[in-house]
Amino acid sequence: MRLTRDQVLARALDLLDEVGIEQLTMRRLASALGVQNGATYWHFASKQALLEAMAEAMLAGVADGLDPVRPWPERLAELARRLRRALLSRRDGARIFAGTFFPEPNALAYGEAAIGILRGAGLSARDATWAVDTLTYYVVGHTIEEQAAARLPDGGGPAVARLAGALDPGRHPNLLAALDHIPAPHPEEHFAYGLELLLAGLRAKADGK
Amino acid sequence: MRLTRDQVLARALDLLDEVGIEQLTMRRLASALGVQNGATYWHFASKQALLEAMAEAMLAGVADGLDPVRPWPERLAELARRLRRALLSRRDGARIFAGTFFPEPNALAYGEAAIGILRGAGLSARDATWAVDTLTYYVVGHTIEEQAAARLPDGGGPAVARLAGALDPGRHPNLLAALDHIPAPHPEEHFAYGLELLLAGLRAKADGK
DNA sequence: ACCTGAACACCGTTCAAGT
DNA sequence: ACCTGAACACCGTTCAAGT
Repeated sequence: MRLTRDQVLARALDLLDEVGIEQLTMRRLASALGVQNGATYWHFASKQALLEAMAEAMLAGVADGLDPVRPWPERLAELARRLRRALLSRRDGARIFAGTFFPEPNALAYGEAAIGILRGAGLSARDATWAVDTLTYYVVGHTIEEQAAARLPDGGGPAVARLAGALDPGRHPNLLAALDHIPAPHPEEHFAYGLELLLAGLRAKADGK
Repeated sequence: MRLTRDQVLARALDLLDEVGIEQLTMRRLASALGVQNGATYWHFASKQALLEAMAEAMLAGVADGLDPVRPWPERLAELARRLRRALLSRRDGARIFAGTFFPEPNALAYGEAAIGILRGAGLSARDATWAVDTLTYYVVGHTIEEQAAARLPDGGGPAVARLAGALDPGRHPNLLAALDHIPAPHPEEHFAYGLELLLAGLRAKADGK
């Protein structure tokens, strides 16, 4: 039976979970589909086009059914948590998302909802847009690190040991004090902390106008 | 004359400026140095090791001589601006930095200074560490986008047009209102806005304790 | 319409052998 | 100590030709 675009996309997402972004090649995908190298290029013009479609697929429903009666900071926090969860739904999902640019429906729905929430809170179109950019950099940056840390050998122990070994008590007292708080073991709390920081800043902006 | 490690590194940074991260290959670097493919591997164990050294080189002096008498929000803002400038100093500098993990001296000095400033403001070691993570995700995320936007054809006009074409006035009223505020033309203001947002959040945290 | 087969123009990395 | 020459094991992409 012939392939469909959706079958190629679904296989690509499963292959991503299996092997990660680094090993996700058009040749391995073709092999997983049982076709020759060139075959996938009939369904997607390029690897980049496939990656865009994968990112878009991960974002399905990210902005759907946000409760309109809750206060705006809660709605925005919910949207940020949903974006994080969408990116976490696939291995290296955050890196896939970060590498795409094209305005697809689900990505647009996220931006539309986020900007709408902040304009509703009283921010200008400019401030709302730039604040959403800030929030999105945070969610994506955090989630990239989170997914990278989750793949570190032995729960990140060797990496922390390497960092500890590079520290000099005289030069790096603050980093030494911070060693207990390396994010890897507490991604949920770590994410919530930065999100709350941004919301505190936004509340100050919204109240000040 | 034989190559030194520093010569390889300097050539790699210049080649990065010339061709960008996508075209920066070990083969082109060897060719630019007038040696065979394998030669650079005597000086750097892998491409990744070279990229780490490049990131570290860009961060030279990033935390030096911060005025200790200025208020902590100004010191932290200054440090964030310096990190951005360091990443902007080379084409795709932010992407190079984002791809590295090893604790080298200049990167450590940045983290040490940033955490120190926030602990001095009264934050716990945990809060200071996580807040610096948030700030750093922001600076890096912003600068990656900024450098990508700067390389877009025709000042990003076609990309904005493509976005505009994907918008539906009924579905995307807020994105339409936001179209005038696409970051590309105003990176300085855009960066300052998000930075101020984070500082407002941090002031609230610092005052609240 | 959809895929094969084969090629093109590359990659990072390794390593025996040279100097 | 430092580099050459050559190979190994891959890449993304294209496209005439098949069905």
